[in-house]
This record gives sequence, C-alpha cells and structure tokens, in this order.
Amino acid sequence: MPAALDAKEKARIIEQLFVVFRDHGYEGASLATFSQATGLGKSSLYHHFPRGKEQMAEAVLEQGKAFMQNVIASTADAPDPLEARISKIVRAFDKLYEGGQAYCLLGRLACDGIGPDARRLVGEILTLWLNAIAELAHDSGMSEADAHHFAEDWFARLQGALILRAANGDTKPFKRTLNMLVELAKDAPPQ
Amino acid sequence: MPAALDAKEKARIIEQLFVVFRDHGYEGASLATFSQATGLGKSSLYHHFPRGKEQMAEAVLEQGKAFMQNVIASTADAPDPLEARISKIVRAFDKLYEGGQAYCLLGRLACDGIGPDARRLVGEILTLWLNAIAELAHDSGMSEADAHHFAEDWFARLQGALILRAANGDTKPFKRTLNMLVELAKDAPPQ
DNA sequence: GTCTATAATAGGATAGAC
DNA sequence: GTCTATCCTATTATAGAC
Repeated sequence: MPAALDAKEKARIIEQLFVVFRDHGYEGASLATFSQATGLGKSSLYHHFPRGKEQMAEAVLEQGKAFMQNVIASTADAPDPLEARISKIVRAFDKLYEGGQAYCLLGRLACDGIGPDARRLVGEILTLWLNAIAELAHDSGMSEADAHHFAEDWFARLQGALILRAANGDTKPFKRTLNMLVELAKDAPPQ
Repeated sequence: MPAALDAKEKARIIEQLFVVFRDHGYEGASLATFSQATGLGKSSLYHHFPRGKEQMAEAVLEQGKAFMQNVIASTADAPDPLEARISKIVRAFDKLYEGGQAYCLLGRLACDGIGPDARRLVGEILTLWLNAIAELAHDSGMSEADAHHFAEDWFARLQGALILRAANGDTKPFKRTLNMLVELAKDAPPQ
C-alpha cells in the first residue's frame, strides 16, 4: 500500500515547510531553505508542489487548518468538563508555540503578500480559532457577545505576546495569556 | 542654510522608507519599492544610505525611537492630568496605526531577519513604549508590578489586534485596545 | 520521485558620468 | 545629489536524464 506511505511522507515534508514559513515568513522563505529543511532538491519540491512557493504555503495552511479543526475546535466541542477541555487546549497551544519561543504561522502569513487562496485559508483558520475560544468563554458563563470579544482579545494577546518575545526574549506574557483560559474555568457555573 | 533643508528632505525620505518597511516587512521590502516610494534611483538611495537596506532600516527605527521618545514617553512624563495624557497618547497611536488599518513597523521588524544594530533599536523602542504605558497604569493606582504587566499585555493586545485586522479586516479589536487606556483614567485616584 | 543542469528574472550593490 | 549602466548573486522555475 504505497499510497499510505506517500501520504505520510508528504505530511512530513509539509511539516518541515511549515517550520520554514513560520520562522521566515512568506517573503523570507526561499526555495533554498525549503530544500535544506526537507532534504529534497528544488526540482523534487516542484514535483510535489507544481505551483511552487504559493502552493507550498497553501499546503502548510491546509495542515494548520486541520490542526485547528481536529485539535482545538473538536476539543472545544467535546462533551467533557470545561476545565478538562481548557486544559487540553492550553497544552496544545503551549506545544504549538514551543512555550512562547516560536512564531505563529497564521500571524506571519496574514501580514505577508500571500495569494488569494492562502488568504482565504487564513480567514478560515481564524474563524475556527475564534469560534473555539468563544465556545469556551460562553460555557464559562459569558454572554455570546462577551464570549466573542473575549476570543478576539485573547487571540490578539497571544499573537502580540509572541511578537513581544521576539523583541525582548520574555515568554512570561505568553504564559500569562495561556493562563487567561485557565482562569476562565474558575469563573464557570457548575455544569 | 542648506543643511536645514537637507535634514528636512532626509526626514521625508525616511518617512517614505518607513511606509515600505511597515507594509512589506524587512525581507519583503526591495530596493525597487524604495526607489518607487521615494522617487529616487537606487544609486541615490545608496548615496544617502551607503550600507544599503540595513542602514535604511536603522534610520527608520531611529525615527520610530524619536517618535516614541518625543511623543509617547514625554507625554506620559508630562505634568498634566492622567486623563489628558492618556487622551493624547491614544490619539497618537490611533493616528500612527491609521485607525487600526496599518501594520506596526516595530512588530514586523522584530520578527524579521534584521541586523544587530536594528535589533538593538527594536529593544530600545520597546522599553520606551512599555515604560510609558506602565507609568500611566501606575498613576491610575496600580502597583509597579501590576503596571508593568499591564503595559506588556496592552502592547501585546495592540500588536495582535493589528494582526487580527490583517486576517479578517476588523478594526474593532484595535479600537477596544485603545479604549483600555481610556478606562485606565476612570480607575484613577484623585490627583 | 529524485537528480543535474540551465534558464530567466529580480535583488543588492557599485562605478562613473553629469 | 542624481542618473545610467553594469555586475554579481540569489531566487524562481523548467527541461530532461536516471
């Protein structure tokens, strides 16, 4: 069953492209860095992504969307206690951003000169993200409107905390931002 | 007195370089875009900035530091009522970020592959920024420690609000972030 | 599916005329 | 102080062998 192997290998390649885009942004990422990161020659990359860099960015965002759907949104939706759902989501974000040391792919590509398909994916990932956090906030007792504001402000603070870390090396604001979700559970009404 | 004219003209050029770096980031900004934005040929730009793009970024950050020092920090330090200082600073940030429609130069360059001198300037601008906001927060009645946290979290939220706008076009989170400073004045003890 | 070789273009930078 | 012309390198992309 070579098809399964191919899919696994492709996911591995995309994971390495993800790191390059995340660390260098769209314009800063070059075919040479992709080649080095994946161990593949430029021509091999074009074999997998005929439309080049743009298609690579779309593939990486597709994988990011799958993460947001399958890990974050589905956990927020799960029939588990609020505290357990929040704890799982906090751990997932902490791992994704390597304790605040890593950039956010979504935040970087959102500000870069990506194509329309990639931009649509950015919007879809953002919607999944905001809806998941708003659901947690709503379950903690907030009104729908307050929960939506909370989700937007929490997203912003997390994005900004990563920028702050890039500027001064301090990961504590990132940790405080994650902790805002934990605090959410403490305000929750009994379920 | 041609020297004064030169300084004025140079400030105009730097202002246009600022817009290019802000909108495209460090790697996304090219000599061609600088040339178009300033109306100068590449060689003329090298006349003003012999070390090229790197020196241009440093000049732009120097101007940003002057803004943070002369507008934000000096207003926070002024012997005016807290509400008046906050109002002036909010208006300055609202104008700088064009109501939330523009990117932040500091936030973008902090995540890009800039040189050590530019990176040092990023750190200095950030310190001025955080100290100014912490001073406002402290004057509103917070402890020094709380005020410092407030400044970091406010910076993060503002940076993230600009990313959010880039992703979905909504400037309301930016407006809410500015409003956090206005709310600060309402908590203030009588002066 | 991967490679070497190569093209075509854009980007950064310099020389020298005016 | 600005321009044209030029150079070198990096970057994107393709052709064709294996």
